[in-house]
Amino acid sequence: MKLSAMIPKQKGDRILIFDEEGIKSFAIQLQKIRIKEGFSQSQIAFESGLSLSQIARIETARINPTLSTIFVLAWTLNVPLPDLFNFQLSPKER
Amino acid sequence: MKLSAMIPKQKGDRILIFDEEGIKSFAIQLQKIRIKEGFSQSQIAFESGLSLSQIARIETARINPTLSTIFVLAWTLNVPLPDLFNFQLSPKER
DNA sequence: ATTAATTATAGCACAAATGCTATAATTAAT
DNA sequence: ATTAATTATAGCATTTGTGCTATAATTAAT
Repeated sequence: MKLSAMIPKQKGDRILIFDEEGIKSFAIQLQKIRIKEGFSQSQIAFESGLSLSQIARIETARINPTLSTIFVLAWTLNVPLPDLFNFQLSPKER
Repeated sequence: MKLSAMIPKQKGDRILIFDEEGIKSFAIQLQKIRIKEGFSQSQIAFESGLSLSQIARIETARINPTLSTIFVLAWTLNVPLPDLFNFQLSPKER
């Protein structure tokens, strides 16, 4: 797996190892759709059952969400699953 | 979040908590595409850098893979990301 | 039927996702 | 400018994803 280390900028930050670009693109896409559908993060949290902190962590690309979380997000946002992946990655990654 | 507990059938099995149906659908879709593209699990493992056991665990729906793993799979299989999500879930879930 | 290849399991170690709770920072309303 | 709402951080506990290695089970070749 092509892993990028997310080196901590501040002392105390965790070291996260995952694909930065994809996670970032997903974060942006999610936020875009959430806003378009007129939801606040809290609303998503409430309706999905996910925690508010988790929503924020995903939108700020701090974590690498799991498939089931992604399912729940699509369901809550009322969008088809593939919509959340409707973005381009750099050729190297795809 | 609509969570289904995967109750251990055999003594010693882990208890996994995630959305069974989605994970299962994804597993099937992944295998379908892998076969169609003419890959063995080992080839995917080798070319993706993911472990062979991980590929098997995903295809047998034993785990709830992360987004970065899904990215790597799409990239390795040479399919657009949304293709991996081209399946229908039950109305209750979507 | 044997053998080889492929797929599935298993257990361990470690990193990371998630919920929870609280708080800070930012943005929007008034 | 204050206040309210929203979003971002943080730390902790728990569960789980992932790699690794080995082995079993299944399937394909010969």
